[in-house]
Amino acid sequence: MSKPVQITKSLHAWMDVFMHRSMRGWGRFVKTTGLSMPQFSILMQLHYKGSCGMSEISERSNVTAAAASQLVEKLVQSELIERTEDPNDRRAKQLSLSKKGAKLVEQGIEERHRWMDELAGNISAEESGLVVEALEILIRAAGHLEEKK
Amino acid sequence: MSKPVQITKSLHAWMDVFMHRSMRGWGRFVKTTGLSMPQFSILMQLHYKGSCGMSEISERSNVTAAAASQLVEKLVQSELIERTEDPNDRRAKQLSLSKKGAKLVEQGIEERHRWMDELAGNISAEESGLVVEALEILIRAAGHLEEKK
DNA sequence: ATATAAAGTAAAGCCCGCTTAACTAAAAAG
DNA sequence: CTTTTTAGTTAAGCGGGCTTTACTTTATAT
Repeated sequence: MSKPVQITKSLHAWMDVFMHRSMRGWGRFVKTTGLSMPQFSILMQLHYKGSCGMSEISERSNVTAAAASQLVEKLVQSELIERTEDPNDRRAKQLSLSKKGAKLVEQGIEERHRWMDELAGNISAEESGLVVEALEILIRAAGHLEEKK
Repeated sequence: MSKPVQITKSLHAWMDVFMHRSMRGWGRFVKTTGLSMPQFSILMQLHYKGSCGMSEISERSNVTAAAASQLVEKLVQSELIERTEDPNDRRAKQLSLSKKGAKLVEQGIEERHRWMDELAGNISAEESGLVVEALEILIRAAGHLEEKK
């Protein structure tokens, strides 16, 4: 089999295995938090992209400003998000994770990593060097894709 | 850095990149189909696990029989699923993907693979052999995990 | 100074997923 | 043959996400 086909096949196979497993685990975890997916997504957004205003939230979540406002309201009620007035623009709000919110996100990320840890346990010491190298290549390749956009 | 730590870190980093990207793409795709997540999940289930009855659907989806029945009803109305009587047990129904449903699932899988294809384009020929090897190791390791359960 | 635009909120209403409860029909058990 | 269990459906009702419309408040442009 030619190289380009081979790597494509391998990546596809990995994708199938990975998605199947990770999606289910993720959904299960989010359910345990008592939050809905859209709500938890906002927490994740704040974690990865940092504090921001309502407008960014609504854009990134692909919903209207009204919808974002409602979702955020619930998260503020639950004390997972802190909503303060922007001193430079009194119309705007600054949203950020509270300590409680940050903790929950941290738990989510750990949950996502748990399966990877189990996986690592099934990889021999000899293999692991190779896998580490390959993952670094993949991560770098993914980074290049993002840049192009 | 010791090997066990190193591979764990690499797997975590890859997980983060992968999840971020794949989840968003998936949600976006499902939206274009006009179906809800739970509905599309049932189609995926039928694709991966094959034809089955209502009870299996409701168990795997973690919802009551009533909920499963309603979801399936919509998919039957949309002609994505065929629902026939089980000849051996006239209480039971046999659910299977219609041609239309199978096509939609196929599109979904292609969509999931598309990013992998782009990724492959950013990996040099020299690197690709290594990546293929590593992915095979990972897929095998994942398989071993499933067996244990 | 006035008009316009922007950031966010409130309310009404829709659709959807989900549950419980009540029901039908067929199979299995006694 | 009757009783009980199993497979699935139907209907009522709750809660959530989302949209549209209308509104308030603050900033910006003319």
